[in-house]
Amino acid sequence: MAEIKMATVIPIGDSIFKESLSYFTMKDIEPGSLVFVPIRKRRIPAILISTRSIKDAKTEIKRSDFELKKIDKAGDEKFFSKEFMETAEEMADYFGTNLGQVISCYVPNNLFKGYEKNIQKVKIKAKDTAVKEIAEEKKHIVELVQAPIEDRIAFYKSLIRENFARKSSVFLCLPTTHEVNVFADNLKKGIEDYTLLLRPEDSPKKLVNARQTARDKSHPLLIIATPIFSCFLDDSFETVIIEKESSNAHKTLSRPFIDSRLFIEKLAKKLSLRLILGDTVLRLETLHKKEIDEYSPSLLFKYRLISRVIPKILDTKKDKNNFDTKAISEDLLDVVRNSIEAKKNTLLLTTKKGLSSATICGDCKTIVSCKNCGSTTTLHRRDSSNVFFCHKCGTGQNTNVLCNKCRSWNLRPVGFGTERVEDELRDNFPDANILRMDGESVKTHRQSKEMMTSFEENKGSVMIGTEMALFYLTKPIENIAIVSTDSLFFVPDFKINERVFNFLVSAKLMAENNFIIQTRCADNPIFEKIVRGDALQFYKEEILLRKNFNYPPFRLFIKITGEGKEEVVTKEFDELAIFLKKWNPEKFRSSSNLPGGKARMNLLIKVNPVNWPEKSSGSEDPEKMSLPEILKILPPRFAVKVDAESIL
DNA sequence: TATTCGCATGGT
DNA sequence: CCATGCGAATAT
Repeated sequence: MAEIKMATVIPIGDSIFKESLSYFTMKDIEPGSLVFVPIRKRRIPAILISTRSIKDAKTEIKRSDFELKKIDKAGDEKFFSKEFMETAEEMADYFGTNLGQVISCYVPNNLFKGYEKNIQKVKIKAKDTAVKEIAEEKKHIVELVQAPIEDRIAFYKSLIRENFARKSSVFLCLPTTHEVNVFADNLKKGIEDYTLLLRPEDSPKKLVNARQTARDKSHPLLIIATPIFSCFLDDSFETVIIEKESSNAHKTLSRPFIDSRLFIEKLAKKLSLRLILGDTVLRLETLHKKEIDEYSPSLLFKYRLISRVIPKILDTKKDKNNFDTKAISEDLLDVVRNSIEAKKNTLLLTTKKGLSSATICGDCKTIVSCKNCGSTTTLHRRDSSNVFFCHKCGTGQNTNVLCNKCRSWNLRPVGFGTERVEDELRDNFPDANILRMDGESVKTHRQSKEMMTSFEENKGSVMIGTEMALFYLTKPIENIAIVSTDSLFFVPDFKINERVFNFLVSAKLMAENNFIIQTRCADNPIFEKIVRGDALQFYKEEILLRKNFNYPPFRLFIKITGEGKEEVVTKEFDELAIFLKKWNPEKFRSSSNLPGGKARMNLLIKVNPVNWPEKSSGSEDPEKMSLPEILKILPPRFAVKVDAESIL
């Protein structure tokens, strides 16, 4: 007769705030198995860590004030590799969160759902010996690819071919589903049968099958996926590519705040895989690691990003049109008119959807922010009236608001959104073929693709779009114009120069005949660097600034934020600051006000990234605990961001 | 986070 | 007496 055993499991989910829980079971379950356990009303996937006889745990059970629940379902498969679990543990330390939350970011929910349905049926095969042989000669190395998108795609094509010839698989990781689709369209030709396209929204059945295929490996595979599929990585791969390396989407925007680039790099190292980081312009941190010889350049690494055209900077301060009321200057209108007549295409880019990208108080220069979450709101057309709409949390706000800070009525738009530019274009060119591509006008990959094809095929068209339109551009366009980037310069973020540089250089490289930047800040030195496309010069100057100001990558920023009633959070953060005094936290209140008289408080800690994460003390005594240990046990009302981008 | 607990309020 | 609502506590 089977004996009753007590099991310790790690529950997996982003709303799990406990490192491990105990359950009982009658079955013999191997450590590492995937199980499903009841938590309150829900059933949650979990990894079984250990079991012990109920006799050994008897006194402990008696003493505890809760009743053990039973494990619902269990598989007998070792679900995650040793390397995956170790990486997740290191990440949890690094970002000050718990293991279950980290794991949930690198396994799609639908894969768990698929296993839950038929957990007993699914078995893994023993690993092929042929694969083992290759494993011997594999070596971990980080190589950088920095070049225009067409060149990168060509490079990856031959890289995939070489890997396939050596019977090894390639994992291509892209930050968003959009980009997965676009890269797949360009890479899978001829190898459709050996390409796996994976997206988080794919069905449970498809994902279970995909995992089986990936583990069988009767033929080398190309997997194109978002970071959540990192659990598919194992040692039968030879190469991992992280593409769009500089994209912010590699960071999660909700809890747990972690970074997939770091996870994949750590995992690739443990699995001895070749890691390639690719983008038009890589992140400053990444280039810095190249300069200190931690990363090496690949055969496709360019510091001079030379375009087909010489960019023109249009100073809209000098334009005949009033720059406060018109998005498109007279000069740019001329370019569009000529290009329509000459049957050439034009792409106009702005940084935000909606009517204007931000609204600023004319008196005190404060930006109108969302009542709910405090981020910048944009003006949108809603039927006949307009609303301030927050793209982050989706809250709408009436337009007859006063400035948050000085109560002034003098609110003025900064920058121009896609809808606004579209309106102006239609007024000026009523007969032209005008398309708008942003997150609102196109919802699916098919729609986006169709719109881009229709644009490319109908010569003399004008497209107005956000950064999203750039994702879908893999072939050059005759004319590209940046309607406005100026609102970006109001973003108080130390990475803003880098973001502007990356965006503008990427756009510039896609232009065939004309590349035009409209700006009111034409004297900003960044434009000169964009004109020259000299990423090395940009890097050198920017890294010097970062060094002088003690910014990343020279320091790692750890930010703890909390919201609540002014007096309550203030008191809470006073106490927290004293508790963390060893790490010299800077305490400050966010300037924007939240609804209901609530406020946001922050603590900023700067640490040396070389010694991060600090070694665990293993102590229960709060006086002796390391910072990661403290961050992990902080109650969930404190949001912890390690490697914070914004310090406001 | 999502759920439950516990206490205050208010109606019958 | 129970139903409701809200803030605080906590998941086995």
